[in-house]
Amino acid sequence: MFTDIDLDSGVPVYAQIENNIQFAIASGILKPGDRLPSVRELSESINVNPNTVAKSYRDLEVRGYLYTRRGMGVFVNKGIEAKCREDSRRQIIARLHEVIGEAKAAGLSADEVNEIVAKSLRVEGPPYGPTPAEVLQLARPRRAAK
Amino acid sequence: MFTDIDLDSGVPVYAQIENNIQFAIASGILKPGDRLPSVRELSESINVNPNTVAKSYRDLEVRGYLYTRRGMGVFVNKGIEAKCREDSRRQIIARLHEVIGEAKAAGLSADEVNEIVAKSLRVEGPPYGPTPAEVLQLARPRRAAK
Amino acid sequence: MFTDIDLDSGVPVYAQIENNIQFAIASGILKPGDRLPSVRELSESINVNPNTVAKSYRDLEVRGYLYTRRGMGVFVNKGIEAKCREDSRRQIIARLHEVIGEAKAAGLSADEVNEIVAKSLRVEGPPYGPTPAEVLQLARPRRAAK
Amino acid sequence: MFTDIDLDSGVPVYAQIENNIQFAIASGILKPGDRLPSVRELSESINVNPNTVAKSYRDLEVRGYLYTRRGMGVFVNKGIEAKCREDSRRQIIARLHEVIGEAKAAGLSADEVNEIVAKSLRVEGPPYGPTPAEVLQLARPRRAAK
DNA sequence: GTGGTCTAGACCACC
DNA sequence: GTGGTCTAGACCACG
Repeated sequence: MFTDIDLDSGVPVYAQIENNIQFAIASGILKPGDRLPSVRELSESINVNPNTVAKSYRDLEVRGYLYTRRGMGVFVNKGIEAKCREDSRRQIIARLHEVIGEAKAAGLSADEVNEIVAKSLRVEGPPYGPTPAEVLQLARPRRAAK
Repeated sequence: MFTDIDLDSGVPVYAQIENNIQFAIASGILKPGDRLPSVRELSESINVNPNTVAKSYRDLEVRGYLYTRRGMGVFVNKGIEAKCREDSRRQIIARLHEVIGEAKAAGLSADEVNEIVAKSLRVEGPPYGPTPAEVLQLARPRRAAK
Repeated sequence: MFTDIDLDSGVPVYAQIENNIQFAIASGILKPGDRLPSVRELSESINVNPNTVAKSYRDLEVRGYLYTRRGMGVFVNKGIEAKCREDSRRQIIARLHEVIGEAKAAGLSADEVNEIVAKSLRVEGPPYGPTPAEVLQLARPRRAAK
Repeated sequence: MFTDIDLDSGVPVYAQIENNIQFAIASGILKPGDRLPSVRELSESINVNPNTVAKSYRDLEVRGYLYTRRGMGVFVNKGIEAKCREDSRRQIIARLHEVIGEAKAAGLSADEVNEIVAKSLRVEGPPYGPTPAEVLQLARPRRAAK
């Protein structure tokens, strides 16, 4: 995972990391009890400051996905898989409703919206974005220009 | 007037103002050549910092919707109506594609997506706030003295 | 407030700041809607790094006490006073139970505990710790040796 | 044996171990001259990092409870029983005063405090975990072969 | 080795 | 001016 951190995407890096982890849990790549890469480890492998990674871990701990054992590392919480999937779903459904609301406000007809949606659903093959395989290979270090 | 500026929505205030104006142009409430309310006027009427309104006007000028005549005010550009509608459409379509991409990535099936979309289309009125008509009252050009 | 930040107390500085604010809200010194001192302002007045203050503010936002308006500042949430008092109470009651549990485990008798408690309740005058007046004078700047 | 080490309690593991031993000495389960389990033995039996156990022993040695004989092991100091009980008492009394001070600062009345204390004293057994007897099984000195 | 706290200072978006 | 993000690097507690 974490092969797709984009420093220039506008999305905060810590949020991208959180999304990656959330996705990994939701799809079973990270299982309850699994230990996450250490802050330093991950920060080096994705070329990001340790504080940034730590912030992601802390956020996810607050949100109930992870827990920390001082001196031992950060772990995936038990019984969180379903909640995690639910959260993803809810977030996306909310955004969908929002965008469609805007579409209507902008004067697009239901037919137009349906057509766009249908087209969007047809495009792109893999049902899950990056394949689990890709996701799994832990952070090929990429040492961009310093 | 501009009753739908929400300071706590997370959406930047200047962007909300821009959207209102863009929509007003697209739907003919603001016509080419119309003068917009002055920065001070608008900022007072919607209780927003003048700098914020000024930024919105500047942005829209850069994007080709408005032009400024020093000492006279800010006006709606000619021949911009169609472009304006097009821009709205394109933006929204892009966002739709994006969200649906994410939905697929999160594991939602095409059927689920279609169902959500259908439900959202069925709902009456915009999901967050006043009707477009209300929204645009403010945008009505005013040739008030000064 | 914030006259009593102790850098060497072992209690994290950000937690001390949070406690101060929580106390100020609970006791009505900070009222719903009030704006807090800006991060930079407060960080200078108590000689602490802005990041530390920012962390306190963010924590309290997550906990529901504060909300942020970008570019405007950080404010006390509405309808939080009671919750705030409740939280304080609950925390302290929990700690009391804990300590008394330990006292019993260490072999202190109920009588002994009661005596200690009675003594502790008798000591010290002001019912509220620092007087509201003290608390209010916003952070006399103290520039300790650098 | 040492069934009450809770890795997730927030209380440092080394402190939990120290408390267990201190309590064992105070209550006569460990007598002056008794040999403690070796670091490795204890660390295995309670599933804790040997460094952590070693730190506990070191701390208790500094505090005068234990002494080390190179090659022989770690032993309970003579004439330490009373001191040990005293220390426990003093620590707990200090904490009680502290918490009650906070309770007053938070606005709890003396009556409320007394009520909470009474309730807490009424409860059977320690509030968090096994009975003292259980706790100390492990602490039973073992003269196992080296 | 692990994470947690704090500092210093840069850059950005927003108002 | 406001807060938010990120970096760099120090020091500490814990295992």
